Amino acid sequence: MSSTNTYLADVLKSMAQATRLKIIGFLRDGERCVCEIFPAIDEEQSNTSRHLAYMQTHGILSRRKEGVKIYYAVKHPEVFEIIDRATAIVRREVEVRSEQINVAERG
Amino acid sequence: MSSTNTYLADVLKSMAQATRLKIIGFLRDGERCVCEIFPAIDEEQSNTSRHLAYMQTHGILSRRKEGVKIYYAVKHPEVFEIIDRATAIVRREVEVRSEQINVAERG
DNA sequence: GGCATATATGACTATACAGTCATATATGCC
DNA sequence: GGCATATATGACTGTATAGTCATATATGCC
Repeated sequence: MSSTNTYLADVLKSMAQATRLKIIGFLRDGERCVCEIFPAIDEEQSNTSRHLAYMQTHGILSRRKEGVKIYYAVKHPEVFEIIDRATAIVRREVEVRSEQINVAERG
Repeated sequence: MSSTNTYLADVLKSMAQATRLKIIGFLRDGERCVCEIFPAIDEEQSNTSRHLAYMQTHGILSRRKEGVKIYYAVKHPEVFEIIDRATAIVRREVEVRSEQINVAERG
């Protein structure tokens, strides 16, 4: 189904961005509030807030209010599994490409 | 590392798009040429070609020339694993949301 | 060479998104 | 109420991307 692909694309898009990957990486250790997240990833508060809202809207983060603070957490373990597998792909690709460069340098 | 996140984002972006997901889905059965792919997914030849080039450049598809035909294939099994896990997330989210709608309807 | 088929690409439009700055809103505390 | 802290959002700019149409390029065959 095409509509399924749209949702699927949305979920993947929620991870397919460098700043969001930084956030997700920081959330590996569990729930954190915005005030902890944005200094940790070295991004503007407003930008961080937008990305958090984006990921929450697309269903990969949970959001919990406690007083003034808002705590976000990664909602599905699959998120980390996906990133780990994508990391494996990147590693393999980097390997192959550096080998190609070596071959090219040797002539 | 931030540069790692950029590559990681690129790999994930290569899957995070409805048309590309259709292509990848069709390539589950193995290598296919462009002339088989674009009618199967019901997209323009030019658009399909662009997406194939995009995915190949970003390292998730392989490309093989045989006469006039160009055969593409998914290069890493992790691509399918990633999509399966993202699908699991979507299913769970759809479930939760439809439950919320039911609760809301009951008042 | 000339033609048919397969694939890629230039040029364009429309849209989405990231990031920034300034500001609004919400909560807790005095 | 007034103030400080935490978070969200409006408005904007710049950039990337999807899709389309027309056309270029490559290959095989006659």
